[in-house]
Amino acid sequence: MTLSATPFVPVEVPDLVDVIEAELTRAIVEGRLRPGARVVEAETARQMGVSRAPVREAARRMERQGLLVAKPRHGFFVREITVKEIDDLYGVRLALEECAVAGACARIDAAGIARLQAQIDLMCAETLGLTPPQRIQLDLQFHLMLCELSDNERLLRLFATIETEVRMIIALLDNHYQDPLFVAKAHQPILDAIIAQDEAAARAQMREHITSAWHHVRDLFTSQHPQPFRENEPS
Amino acid sequence: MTLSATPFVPVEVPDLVDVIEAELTRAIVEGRLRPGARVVEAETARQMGVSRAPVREAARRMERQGLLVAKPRHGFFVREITVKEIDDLYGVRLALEECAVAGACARIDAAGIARLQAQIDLMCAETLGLTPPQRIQLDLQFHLMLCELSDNERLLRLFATIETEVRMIIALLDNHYQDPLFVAKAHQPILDAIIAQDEAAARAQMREHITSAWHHVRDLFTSQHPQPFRENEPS
DNA sequence: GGTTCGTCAACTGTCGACAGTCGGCTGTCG
DNA sequence: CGACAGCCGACTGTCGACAGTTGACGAACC
Repeated sequence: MTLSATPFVPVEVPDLVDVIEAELTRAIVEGRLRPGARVVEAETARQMGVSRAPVREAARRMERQGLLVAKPRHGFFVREITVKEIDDLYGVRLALEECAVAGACARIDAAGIARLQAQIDLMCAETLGLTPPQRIQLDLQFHLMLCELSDNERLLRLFATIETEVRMIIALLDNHYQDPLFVAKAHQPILDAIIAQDEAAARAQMREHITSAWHHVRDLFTSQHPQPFRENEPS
Repeated sequence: MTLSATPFVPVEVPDLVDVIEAELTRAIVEGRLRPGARVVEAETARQMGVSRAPVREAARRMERQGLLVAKPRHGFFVREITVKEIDDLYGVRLALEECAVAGACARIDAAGIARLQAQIDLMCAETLGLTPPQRIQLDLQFHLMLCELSDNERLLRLFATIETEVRMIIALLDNHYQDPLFVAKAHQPILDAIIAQDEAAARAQMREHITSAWHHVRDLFTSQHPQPFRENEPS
């Protein structure tokens, strides 16, 4: 046996691109950069004290992720959110989460059950003292756990991008109107179905859970973001 | 009414980043760049007659897409394919394609049916004279059509990335052993279920179709790419 | 007054340069 | 002969610079 580990942690050189991307993403999901906002490379670089190159690289990644859109020769813009975007997003989210819960169902063990239950308990206990974004965070962590437990790297990656977008959308909503404790408790039936290893029930519970969130977000969004009047374009 | 269109097409300035990404992607799905291969920025830039900046930006996008992985201070590498990667990929593909076929089922019209049927007919008619990659291309086009018909932009985007990876994997397989005509005809039951607007049946057909491809690819891959011997790491 | 043209500032697309780092090679020493 | 330190080439990370384009503003002209 060798020593359990080397005494030193490898020196980690933070990659500027990663830092910039994280910062830009944070600005978006915290609502400081609203959809449609232009991201001026030079200005962003100046504010962060770096040159434009890493900013552009970070923006390129976020472009592929869908957080930014590039208009050639006009720069990057924060992706605009429409009702259809929300519908598309939640449609995909539903498919992926059903996949995740089914996978988790097949692979669940005692440790996994404990983690999930702890998360639900945490949500129930803490939820009343938290801000809505913090609650959303805990909520999404539960779903992220399911992806982890399903042991599918790609699913996890995809869900991580969806999670970011969900948080971005939430940041656009002024209030949330839902009973936080009710929302927290709503996860229990999903876990119960997983414990019972009843894949069909787990899928059904998840479907209902996501669909409910979908409708809720959709309603809030449509009421708070009336669609801009779209005049008939001359034929 | 104005004239049907302006007489001039807007001058299009091809973005170097797009060109480079397309070229790199082509190199990968055509098997010229094998998984694990290092992509040296300066060399790539030189070969394409450009500077490193746009190469890096293209690579950043492909990194987020999953085609390349970045090892900090060591450059970009073509993503390695393992059996688990294939399983993860097809697991997600299954979820997304079920979603797509369900959506298509709900929104199908005569024109859509015609397009799908034409594609199947094309596959049946042409398949014998084509190379395997060309067959795969036609096949994937059918699935891409379903995503389009489901009218979900995000689903379409996700499937496009999956399609690329499927083609990349196919490029790694020496032979394919399947009766092309049989594969082509296998799409008909899916379309029939869509025409009948029977969502459950459509999902079931799709599930069977994808699962079959999954197993086929998996078997070929495991037989042609034996896992490198992984020695027990000392505890 | 409304339209058209020219000017201009701002910003993107692209490039070459430079410093820092990593891994391999070599030569030396035990 | 093997281990180890030091050197060196290759390549990445980052930067500043320059050219080209775009949209806006304002002047000239019908």
